[in-house]
Amino acid sequence: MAEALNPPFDEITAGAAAGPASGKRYLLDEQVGFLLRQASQRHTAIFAARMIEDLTPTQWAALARLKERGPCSQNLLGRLTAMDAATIKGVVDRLVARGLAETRSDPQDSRRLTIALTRAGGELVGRATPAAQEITQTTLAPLSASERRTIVRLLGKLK
Amino acid sequence: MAEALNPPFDEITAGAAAGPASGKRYLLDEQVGFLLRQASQRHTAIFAARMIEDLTPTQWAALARLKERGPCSQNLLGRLTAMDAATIKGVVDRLVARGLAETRSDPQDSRRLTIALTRAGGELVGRATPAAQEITQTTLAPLSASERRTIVRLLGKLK
DNA sequence: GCGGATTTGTTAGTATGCAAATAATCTCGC
DNA sequence: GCGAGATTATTTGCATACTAACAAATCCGC
Repeated sequence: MAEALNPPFDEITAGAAAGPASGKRYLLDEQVGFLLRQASQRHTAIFAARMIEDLTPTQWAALARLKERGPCSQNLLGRLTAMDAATIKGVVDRLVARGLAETRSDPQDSRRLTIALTRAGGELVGRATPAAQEITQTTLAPLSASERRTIVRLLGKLK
Repeated sequence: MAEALNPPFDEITAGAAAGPASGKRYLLDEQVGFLLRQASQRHTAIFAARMIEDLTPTQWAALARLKERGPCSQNLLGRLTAMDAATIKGVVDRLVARGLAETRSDPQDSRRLTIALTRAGGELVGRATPAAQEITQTTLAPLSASERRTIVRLLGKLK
């Protein structure tokens, strides 16, 4: 391993920049943002491996929310699934292209596009739910039951 | 709010699909993947608002790691910052274009591209570190000191 | 030293995710 | 009823992230 030849070459510089005198040390591996990105990546990989019909996490979120809540406007669906207007549009377009959702214009407000599950979409939610539960369990597998409850609670505060 | 007119229309269907008889309920808002995505989004927004010089989270991770570890090959830098080969290439390309990093070929292994901070890159790491610390603190602001330690520990197990 | 397996880097394609700009429509104060 | 401001949807551009396929170079068993 040639990389092992490179020592942490500026311990001195780093020490001077973030040593005891200037405040706290900065270690990338302890930063919550870096850890969040890695945990999300691992979840995404588990999701891709186990979800049926090549649904992506955002597509599944939109389908699950539509099943929970019934039809709603495109932008509201975005807010309910933590996607901005540009992102939810792409997700809805792909769901419509696959025949899982359909759009109709709102007679009360012609700016609005109402999104609803099709029959195929509703049935897919039923078939995919066990996979989604398994994905959650696999993602949390490294944690004990009480740690699982704790991280869900703490992530809920961070959202 | 026209959307409020839509009740959770298929409580019965959902109840039949995931009710007490079939196992657990599935509520999107309790799924760790959905919560991770939202926490990451919040962190990304805080990062974009507070980091200097328009550094992105991945660019900062690469710079911070190069400062910690010294020069290394492009693919190894990717592994050390949780990016695959395709992603780290784009990040390194943008750092090189901005004069923050430079590449040279490895005489021992001509496949390898060694990535190193430039002087400007090293100085930028020093200037940006206080912002990075502030970003971490702001992201964790909704949590108590002990909750902060807990979530960092639990996320470390999930990565 | 030869050849298969591995590693390294690149490219192309798909899907998020956000910002900013635009256009159409609606709401509300007056 | 009218006009300012807000909301809804769309489009474009940039930056992540991943997969898959590929070429070049190295390593390692024999």
